[in-house]
Parts: sequence; structure tokens; C-alpha cells
Amino acid sequence: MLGQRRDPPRGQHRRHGLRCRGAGVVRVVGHDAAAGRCDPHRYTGRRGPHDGGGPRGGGDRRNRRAHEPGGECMSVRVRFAPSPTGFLHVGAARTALYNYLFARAEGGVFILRSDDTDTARSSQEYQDDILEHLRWLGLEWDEGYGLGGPGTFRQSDRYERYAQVAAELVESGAAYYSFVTPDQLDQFKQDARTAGTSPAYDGSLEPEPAEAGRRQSEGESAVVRFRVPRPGETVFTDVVRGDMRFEHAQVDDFVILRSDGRPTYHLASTVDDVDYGITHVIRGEDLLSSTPKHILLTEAMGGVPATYAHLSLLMGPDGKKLSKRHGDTAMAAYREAGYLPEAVNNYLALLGWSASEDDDDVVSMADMIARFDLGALSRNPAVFDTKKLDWMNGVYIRNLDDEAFVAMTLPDLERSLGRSLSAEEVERFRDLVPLVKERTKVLPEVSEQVLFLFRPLDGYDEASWEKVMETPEAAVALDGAIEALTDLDPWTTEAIDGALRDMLESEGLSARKGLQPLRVAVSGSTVSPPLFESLEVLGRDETIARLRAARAELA
RNA sequence: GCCCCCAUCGUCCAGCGGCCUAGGACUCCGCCCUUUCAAGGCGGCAACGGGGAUUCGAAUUCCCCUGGGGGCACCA
Repeated sequence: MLGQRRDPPRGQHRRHGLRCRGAGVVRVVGHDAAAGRCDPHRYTGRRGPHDGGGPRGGGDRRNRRAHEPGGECMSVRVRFAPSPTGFLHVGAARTALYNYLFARAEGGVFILRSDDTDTARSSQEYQDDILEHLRWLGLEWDEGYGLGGPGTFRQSDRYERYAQVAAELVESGAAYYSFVTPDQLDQFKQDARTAGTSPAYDGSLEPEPAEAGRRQSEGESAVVRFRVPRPGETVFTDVVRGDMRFEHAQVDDFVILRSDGRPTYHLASTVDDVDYGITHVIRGEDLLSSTPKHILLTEAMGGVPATYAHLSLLMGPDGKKLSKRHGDTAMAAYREAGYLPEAVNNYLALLGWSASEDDDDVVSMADMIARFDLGALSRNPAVFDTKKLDWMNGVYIRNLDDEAFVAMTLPDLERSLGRSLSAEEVERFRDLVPLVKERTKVLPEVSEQVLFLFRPLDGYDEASWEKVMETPEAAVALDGAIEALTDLDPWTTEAIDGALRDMLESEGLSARKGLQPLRVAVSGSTVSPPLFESLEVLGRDETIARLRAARAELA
């Protein structure tokens, strides 16, 4: 019996028959099986007949996906199943996010699985990276890898189970031992190509059953292939793409078990989806054309296919599929570059979904959950453009409270400084936080802005110096400031402000002409946080010293 | 080559037959505010790929073309 699972994950699943039925339907030509679904008004996708979601306005979007309890549906179970063959990248993170949002929106379960059947390319380092960054993003999973409990949710631990399923499929005739050689297959595909026909392998190169049985029992190396019923077709309704139809003539008799006994992705992934009771498979569009294989496999196992939702892919600025050559695609790079997880989530959510009701597109995780609607996701591929991410990160940074901001930026500041800040210095830094915050897009910029306050100047920015120091007003301003500030007491922003403005007036200088030289003298650049506050934090002695040094440089 | 998906400003999204002289966000450009840089305010540039068809009426429906993307492994 195929439906049995020997490694049931935490939380027993109902019998398949009780599950909310997916939209997958296999049919032999001429037979149109009805796709019973527990709620025809949900997840029909935009391509389906309009469900009459009510008049626009009045929050009908919410009503459309409101969950009706008490139905026959078992609760939603989704999974994010990355292969640990690389660091968590932004595209995968978006897939994880949408899975997470859907689970939370439906009161369902979010599962993390490790699809590590590619033993050659998988590594623990990648696996760790994926976990770490999912956690960093706050996409906590309810079941799965790394949480303990029954089941490891790691496919490399379940080879026996997959082999067992494969054996049962062979037993039932749904699959067979295949002896075609790679060369033969190449030739087959080559011929199909020149003939302009479908290159899908149909098993026609296999030996007679009797001979196959003999060779198999003699221990000849063989793979197990799934026998795709031909003619026939698989139709299903994709939640984001609508009704899909794939003729089986286009589908290979695909390998499910390698000659070394290990499963392929199709087998392992499908078995797991059945065993773990996955109700909705939300994944990248690159798997769309593999879906018939998964549905066929599921049904051959006696399972009920999940509902599928295929997300559009992320592209680089050149319109090609996002990859390393487009620059940073690893989540780690964004974390290190000083992006906040909230901003990353928000931005990623926007790539393919109109996540916010507000004009500025800023939306909290809670609101995203409240609004999430699988059927409303865009079908267009989206270009990953960091410009908007930068802006959005600035928004989130500005919204940080001062304490959090200090906590997040202090380590980098101290690292740049090469020493730790005294308690008194931290206080001074804190005083400047409101000013610095609104000038920051990514965290490391903070150090750049305030470093001059905590260490001696290491020279002046050349362009800045030329621009404001090589003017007739510079010396006047510096002399005037030195005089105005030398005996200033108290040394506060207000007092400095007053003293310097008096100086400007008596010297007949505009603020621009008179203050910029001071800024360069003190900070080394024409770009810095507000001057008076900066001077207060710098302290009188250091301020005067820097003004004198610049003045000397002028002479 | 075969199969599949997609097609609104530079980018993301809205638009679900009349409310569209197409809306918002980011970017960019002006102006205002201002001691610099930001932030903020105001304003501007900027799109329905092409062709047919249906309809009184199409960005919205259908077909074709073109363009872009994905898949066609003992990778996932």
C-alpha cells in the first residue's frame, strides 16, 4: 500500500480522502474527472471564472480570501523546500516569504524541508546559511528541519522511504526499470529535434518486459522510470496562473530512482509532499512544467495532489534570470550591507504583489498577512532593482527608535574606530541619533557620518576643501568662529548657534559662505550632520583646535 | 527544435468593458524649506509592443505576430 508513511512528521495528517482536494486532475483523453474542491470560490486563480467577489471597494479583497472555518478542508500546510546547494538567495527568500504569509493568513502550518538529494552539490554550510537567514528575516517555521521532533525533514534521511515507493510503483506497473543508456537517450532527443517532434522519452527504447526482468534480476544497473500514460493529459488549476494543460506526449518517462538507489528530485519532493500532508505547493515558475510529473506521481501513489501556485521568477536589471553575475543575490550580502529584515521582506513582497493599500508601499508584516491573497499575485517576472530597496530601508531606519538604532550601529562604529566608545561617548552619539537616522539608507553609513566626532581628522576631502576653503570668506569665517567660540559658555547647540550667527552678522557673511568652511574644518567634508549639534558633541577644545588647524592650513 | 508562461511609465504595482485626457511607489529633473547632506512639501518627465476581431464602446475579451522568460538531466 502506497499511502503509508514510515516517518510521519509531527502532527498526524488526516487520511488523504479527507483532505481539501487539490485542483490536480489526471485524465485520459475523453474522460473528464470532476475536480472536487472544498471551496470553489477560493484559489481559482484569476483565469478561472470570476467568482463574483462583490463590488469594488468596501474591502472586498479581504472577503474574497476570508477563511471559512468548519468546512471540510484540513488546515493549510505549506512548505519551503530549498536545496542546500547555495546560499539563501533573494528569489528563494521571496518564495519562502509568500509561503510564510500564506500559512499565517490561513492559520496554517509553515514547514521547512531540506531537499538535499543532490549530494554532490549540497553542503552543511549552505544549509546553515539558509536557516540562519530565514530566521533573520523572521520567517519562522512551525515544523521541519532543525526543530527537532519526529522526522528530520531532510530527504537524505529518507532514502529508504523513496526506494520503497519506487518499488511499489514498479510493482503496480506505474513505473519500470529502465535500461536506456545516456547515449541512446541523446540520440532519441536528437532525432526528435530534427524531426520537429516532442523530445519526451516514451520508453520506446526499453527491452521487452521479459528481458528487462531478466537483466534486472541479474543485477544489471538500471534506473526506475515513471510510466507516463499516453495518450493523455494532465490538467490542473494553478492558483496564480489559472487553468493549465499538459499533454503527456510532452512529458518524459522521467527517472524517479537513480541507478545507485537514490531518488531524484521529482520522487523525493512528491513523496514528501504527500507524506507531510502538504496542501499547497507554492514555488517558482521554473517548476511549472514539472508539475504534471508531480501530479501523476502523487496519484499513482494514491495521494491527492496539492493545490499548486507557481510564482513568477525574479530577474536581473538586464531582464535575465537573476543570478550571481547580477551582483549580490545572497541574502547574507544584504544583511551585511546594512539592510533591515523588515525592509527586505517588505520590498520582496512588493515584487509581484500589490502588498500595500497605502500610497507609499510601506506595509508591516502583520498587514501583509491580513491582506495576503495567493490569487492576487502577479504573473509577470519582476526585476530585482535595489533602488527601491534602498529607499525603503531608509524608511525603516527612520522608523527605528533611538535605542534600537544605537544598538544596531554601535558595533560597526566601534569596529571602524578600532576601539570601543566610552559611556560618555555613547551618550554623545545618542544625542546625534535623530539627526543621523534620517541621513541613513544602510546601516554602515552611520559610521561614515559620525566617525569624525570620535577620532582625529585624517585630512580634508579634496573637493570640499577647494570648494569652500579657497574663497576669500574662509579665513574670515574661521577667524570669526575661533573668536566667537573660544570662551563660549555654556557649550550647547543653542549657544553655538547664537554665537555663530552673531559672528556671521558682524562679519557680513551669508550662512552658506560662513558656515561651510567651519564644517570642512571640523568634519573634513562639506557633507556632514548638522553643524551646531556636531560642534556640541565634538566639544569646545577639539572644535577650536580643528578650526585653528584649518586656519593654519589656509595661511 | 518541442512544450509552457508572460506582455501597462526606466523599475515594481493598480486597472477585471464606459469612472482612463491610464493611477500610485521607486528612480530622475525642477521648485520650496534649509548652514551642507538628508528628510519633508509641491510640481514635472515617463507606459497600455504590433495587427486583426468582438462591441455602441477595449489597457481590459478573442486570435495572430513580435518580444521576453521558463522547461525539455541518473540538477533541483
